[in-house]
Parts: sequence; structure tokens; C-alpha cells
Amino acid sequence: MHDISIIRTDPVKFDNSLINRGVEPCSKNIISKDVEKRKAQTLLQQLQAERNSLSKEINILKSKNLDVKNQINKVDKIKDQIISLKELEKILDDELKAILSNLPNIPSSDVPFGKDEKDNIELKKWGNKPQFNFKSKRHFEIGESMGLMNFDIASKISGSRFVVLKGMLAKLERALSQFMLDQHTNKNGYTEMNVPVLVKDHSLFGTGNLPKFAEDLFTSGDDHWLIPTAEVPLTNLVREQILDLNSLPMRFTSYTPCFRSEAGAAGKDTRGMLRQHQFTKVELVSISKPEDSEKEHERMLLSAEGILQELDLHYRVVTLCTGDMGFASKKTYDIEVWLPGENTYREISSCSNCGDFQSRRMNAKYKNEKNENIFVHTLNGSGLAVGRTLIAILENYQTEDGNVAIPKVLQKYLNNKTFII
RNA sequence: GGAGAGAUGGCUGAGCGGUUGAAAGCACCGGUCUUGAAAACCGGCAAGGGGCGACCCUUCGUGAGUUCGAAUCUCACUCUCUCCGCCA
Repeated sequence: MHDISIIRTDPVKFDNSLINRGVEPCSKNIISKDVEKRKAQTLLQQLQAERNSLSKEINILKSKNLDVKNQINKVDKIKDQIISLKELEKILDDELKAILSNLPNIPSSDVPFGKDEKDNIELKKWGNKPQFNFKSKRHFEIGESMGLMNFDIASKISGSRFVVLKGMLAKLERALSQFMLDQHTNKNGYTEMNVPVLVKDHSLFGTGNLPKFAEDLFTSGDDHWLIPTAEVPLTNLVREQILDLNSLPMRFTSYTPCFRSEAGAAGKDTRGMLRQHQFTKVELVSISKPEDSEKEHERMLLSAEGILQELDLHYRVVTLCTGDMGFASKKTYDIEVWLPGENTYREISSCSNCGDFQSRRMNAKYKNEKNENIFVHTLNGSGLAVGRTLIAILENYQTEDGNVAIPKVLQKYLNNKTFII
């Protein structure tokens, strides 16, 4: 949600910054609504003040047993105006909110301009592609031939875009999540949280998933939604609060299942477990002072990268261009892991600085040194998507005989085994 | 699912329909005292918004209603808690 005063101050700049994201200029409409609303509001407040003082007058006259008919008549006349002005103000305010809540965040000035993922900028690469002296297989070929990854039975149970992992692969998934949580809590200073995966719509509004992206989400049938990411409950941990200055930064991590309808992805990545309706993820969320959020963003990226480094998986980091960023983000780094079976880099983490975009929607503030109430900055990142990490291990650690080596750091979570089979 | 209780400022907690935006306490901030600290005493301390401004408006879970006037009365909803039943 945008600060209306910023739009008032420099509407041209506002429009230009959203054009970069493919949004039509709208400040003119916003400002005219805003002016109209404030006009109604000012008039309404004058009438309310008049009513209030007349009511006080009535009280005084009554206590002296004097006649109050005259005053009551006056108030009666004002009342109708107050009611209709209130309605008008509410309509204008609702319209204004509807416009504002559907506008994406403004990109940071250092975000590269671009239309789609082709315009993202590669920031760095780490490690090397593994060399195989045999034809490398894709993750589902490996998993299925092991008999530990079953899409057929999953579709019988739940339909398309689900998977059943068995035995060592199920354990590998568990080992990965445990390893990630241990890294983030022991080395990176995040506090592990166990959070609801069913949330109310105001929480999804807070993070920016609603009202615009309802079709990407699953509902529970009552008035709950299944979270598409733990970013939702973790970020909302600070909603409707004025935080203490020295409680910042806050760093949360959580391992949860995530649910996505993949409405816009029909026919995309249908084979394998790259794109599922349900997957698990270890999420990182930071709540910071505005002046610290850029630094916190870099720190978060390093925390996520650290997982891949420990697993010795080759990856690159890209800065998303204006056209490819998520709705709530002002700057996003994607980490893309190398998948030899797919012969490509695939997103395994996305780290975003949302600035005060989400905190405005959630009403989350802190008291600064001058005792002012300031919206906090919120950041979120995957640390990492567990399913995709499992894919990366299968494809990068595969052996010619159809086995998969277990990365050193995971072995202690898997009874010191060195191979899957 | 059945029965009941409740929702007030950072927290606890008062609040006859009329200077109650809200007592009191705690916490916090400033001051006096003290070599320093504690204690004691004095003072300050909700949020959002409008107006160039003096100021004004809104908010006591949310939304409607009654009234000249609502934290206080009525209705609906949401949420929390207790007991019973069921259950991981």
C-alpha cells in the first residue's frame, strides 16, 4: 500500500516508477479522488464540530432547566448533512483504497529496468557445474527408477501436481529441512517459529496476496486460506503493533508446507516435482528499521546462499528487473541453482525487500529514537525451497549406476549414510 | 456441537447516556534530592486524520441502530476465555 502523501507530492515520479512495472499512470485519478474525499471530510468535520458544541450547549441549558428546542432543531438540520457526507466520504475512501491496494510496490532506484525474466541481471555465480562422463538424468527419472518417487499414486490420491516420496527420499526431504533450520537458527541468528498454515484474509491482504491474487491461492472452504508461503504468517507476526526500538531487527524462520493453485501455469513444468500444488519450504523473514533494510536484504541473501554453499551446489544470483518482480517487492534477488538434468538454472530462492509496503497494509510500526511511530520494513526470502533443493541434489549428486551421493553436511541427519541406496 | 463469561491506552484495570480521550496502578521518559544509585516527591506519557493556522474531527473488538448527545442502551458479526461433549 502506498503512502498517499508521496503521490500528492510528486505524482509524475509516482506514475513513472510504476510504468516500469507495466502499470498505467493512475495518479491523476487517485489525486482527484483524494481531493474530493478531503473536501467532504473537512466539511463533515466542521458539521460534526458544530453538532458537538450544540450538544454541549443543550446539556448546559438542560441542567439549568432552560428550553432547548431551538438547539435541537438546529442539530436536526445538521444531522442529515452529516449522514450524507459520511456516506460520500466512505464511498470515496473505499474507492481510493481499492485503487491503492491493487497497485504494486515501487521498485528501488537500483533495480534494473526490464520487461520479463530475460532482462534480469546476473549478479554472481558460485561454484562449478558438475561434470559427468555419462548422460545425466532428470530428477524424476532418478527418483522413479529408485522406486522412491511416485507421481502415479499421488495423482490417484490428490490429482495432478502432487508427489509421494518414499523411504530415503522422504528422509532426505526431512534431513534437508532440519539442516536448513539448524543453519539459520545456529549460524544466521533467526528464531525458529511454528506458525499456522491456515490464515484469515486480512493476513493475506497484509502481505499483498489479496485482493489481487486470490486465484493463486487455495481456500479451506470456510473463511480460511492455505498459505502459499510462510512469509504470510511470519510477516504478520508484527501486524497491528508498535514495536520497541530495540526489538529490531527481528529475524524469523519457519518450515512449513506451502500451497499454490498454479492457476497461471497450466502446461508448465508438468513433469516431475518442480512445480507442485504443495511443497515445503524453509522461509526467512526479517523486520527491520527502514534505514537498515538494504543491509538486512544482503544479509538475508547470504544466509540463503550459505545453504547451497554448504551443500556444494552450483548456483547464480540474479537481480530481478522491474517487470519480473513480485507485487509487494521493491527489490528482489533470485537464487537459481544449476540443474544438470534440466540443463538449466532454476529458481530455488527469492529474497525480497518489501520496504514499508506490507507494513502499511498490516499497520506495523516501531517507535524510533525521536519517539515517532514509523512503519517498519519487511523482508522475506526462501532459505530454501526444500523440494527444489531435493531435486538439485538428485541431479547434481547422481552417479552413473543410478545412485545418488549424499552431501557431506546431510550425512549426520541420515545415519551417516553416504548414498541414497 | 451444548452452556456461560468477556473484548477499554504498551500492560493491568475503573468507568450513573452529557467537559471521560477516558480514573487508578505498572512500565516508560524528564526533573528534584543523592558522591552515584535506589527510594521518595514533582511533571510528562494513546493512535489516526483534516486545516496555512488558532484549532478541529475520528477511534474504548467490527459494523449498523436509538439519541440533541453513546465506552455506557439495542441488534448483527468477529475474536478470546471457562465448563461439558467429541477428538489429534
